[in-house]
Amino acid sequence: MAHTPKINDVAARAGVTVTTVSRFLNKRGYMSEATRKNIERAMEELGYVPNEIARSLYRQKSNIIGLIIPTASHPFFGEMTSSIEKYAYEAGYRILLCNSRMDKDKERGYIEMLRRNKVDGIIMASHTLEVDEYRNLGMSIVTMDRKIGDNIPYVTSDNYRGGYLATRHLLDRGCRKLAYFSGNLSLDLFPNKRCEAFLAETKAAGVESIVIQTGLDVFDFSQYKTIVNELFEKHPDVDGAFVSDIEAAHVFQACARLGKRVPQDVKVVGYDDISIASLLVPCLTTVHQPIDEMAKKAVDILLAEIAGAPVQIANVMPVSLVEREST
Amino acid sequence: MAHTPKINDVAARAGVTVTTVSRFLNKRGYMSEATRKNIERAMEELGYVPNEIARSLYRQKSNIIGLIIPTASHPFFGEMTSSIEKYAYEAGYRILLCNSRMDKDKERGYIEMLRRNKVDGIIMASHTLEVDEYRNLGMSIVTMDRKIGDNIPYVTSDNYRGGYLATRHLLDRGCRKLAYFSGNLSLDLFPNKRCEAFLAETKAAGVESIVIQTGLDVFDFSQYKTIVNELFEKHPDVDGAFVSDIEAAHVFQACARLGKRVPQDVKVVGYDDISIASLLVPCLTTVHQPIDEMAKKAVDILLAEIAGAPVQIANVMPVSLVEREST
DNA sequence: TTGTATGCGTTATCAT
DNA sequence: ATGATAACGCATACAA
Repeated sequence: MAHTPKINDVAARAGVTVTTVSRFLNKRGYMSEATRKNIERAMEELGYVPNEIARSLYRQKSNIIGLIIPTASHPFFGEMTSSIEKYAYEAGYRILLCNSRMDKDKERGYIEMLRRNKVDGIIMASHTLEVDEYRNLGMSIVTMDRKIGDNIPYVTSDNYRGGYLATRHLLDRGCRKLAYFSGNLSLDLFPNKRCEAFLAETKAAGVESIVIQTGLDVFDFSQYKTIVNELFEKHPDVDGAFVSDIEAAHVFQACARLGKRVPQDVKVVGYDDISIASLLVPCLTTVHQPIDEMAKKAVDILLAEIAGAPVQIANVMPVSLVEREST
Repeated sequence: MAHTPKINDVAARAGVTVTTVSRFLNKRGYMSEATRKNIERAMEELGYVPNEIARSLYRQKSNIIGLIIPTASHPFFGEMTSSIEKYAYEAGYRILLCNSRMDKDKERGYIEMLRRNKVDGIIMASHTLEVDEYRNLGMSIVTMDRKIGDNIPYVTSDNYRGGYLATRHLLDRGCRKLAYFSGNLSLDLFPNKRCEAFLAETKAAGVESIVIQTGLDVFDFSQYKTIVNELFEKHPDVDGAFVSDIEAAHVFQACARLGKRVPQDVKVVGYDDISIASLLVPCLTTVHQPIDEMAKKAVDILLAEIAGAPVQIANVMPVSLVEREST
């Protein structure tokens, strides 16, 4: 925090008092054209910029939003972060970024830190804590992909529908043995609904299904390799997989190693539709999640909450199946 | 900014004054065990957390670092952001995230915003402005991959060496016509040194070389598609490419469409070694850039600068060639 | 139309 | 060992 001129200096140089300068800054009330010019010139000459910390203290409002994600290194969260930042900035808010790395203590620490820093609200996209730990936070909050309370708004995609579309598609393409990778099923996240749909549809179709629980570490890609290899070792006859986009890349690799062709021998449907989905060879058929719209919705909802306006609690965004080359 | 108890409330409840509570908070001087207990209990009961905004105002120090990147949606910057945040947080600093999206005005706006918010320093990884615009910012700053002044520290990887390793490798593998994708060569970024090495080595080997300038929009992946297609249209006999990891994925796709096999017909070396490099089929041979170490270095340097300690201006991190399946 | 004085929550300097 | 008070930079009642 280098030494910078303050409102007082501007006032002195412009031959007025701080009040007038402040009114100029906040465009309140009227003032003579002459003083306006004077103030503008003084600011220019001094290179004055208002101190937002002082303003925040006075206004009891920081115009900062805390964003808690597992890690920005995961493309899904990277894309989401980028969009959230964009919409927040457009609305005059900045983003304080927190990577929980799926660590309970870190997440707790971040929440406390955000309270100390008086952020106006939190967008929570990392979920390692039990729901009751989020209660009585005394802050505006919106979650992504998880419901943590009846009054806390959440944004998610229509995971059941996505699971349905993906599974049906695989079935329609003639698959007879399907695999699904789930995250932690114990945490009651909305993405688990994909699994429900997967199970329901495979059962209805009388097709064998395999559900594999992956670990929590979304940022540890290396675990996927062993999981995928195990899958094909135990079930060499799997001919279809419904997994996240990143996992799909791993499935592609395993298939390549095992001499299985995609889509001829194994068909793969992803979920997310992050950029790399269309960058793989073959191009990945996947369930498109409207990441940018979800980000916008999360920001809109949070800002409404902050403003004390009523908000919709459930915000389930539509998904669609993007058919490409992997099926 | 919800209503929260302040130091006054704690003091009242503990039967002391704000001074004592403040001393407790900052662990300065001694106090009786009894009052210490009282204060602890009062804080506990009130759920008190100190207001960092007020602290920042008084201390003239925000403990916040501004990070300007093109976009977190690009995996390279996503990974870098994740690491930077990690090291900053460990040192007691938070990250205010700014995605410039390669927009001059946005970048300028962000710099001003960071000044207003009194961040203690800036890590600049987006470069759309001319170097003189960064002068007299009056803030601690460290750049990634670009030198903007003799006294402003920068962190980069050994791009020339990387370019050398990649080109030599391609040559050693027998390639006779090499393509290279460069970013904007006019901006004098360190990554341009890859191009220099590429040109020098191909020339020395008497091998034909093609340099293609891509646009500025690192986040607009779609442009790559047309560029790659054009390349193979004009030069069907290209048998080697040295490009960024993301571009490599596009090259793979083009090859697949054109029936060219990687690595038999076309060999590809990437640069960055982001996660997806090892997720492609075939696995990408690439120049490993130590992203995490670079992030750590950038944070360390910036904090030293903030502390007024002398810092090394040039910080060029070593690279290595990771041979995988694409060559 | 412009100025004076007070408070936002905290810390540090002086007292006691 | 603890208390009173003046900053930190700004914005707003209230005066003038």
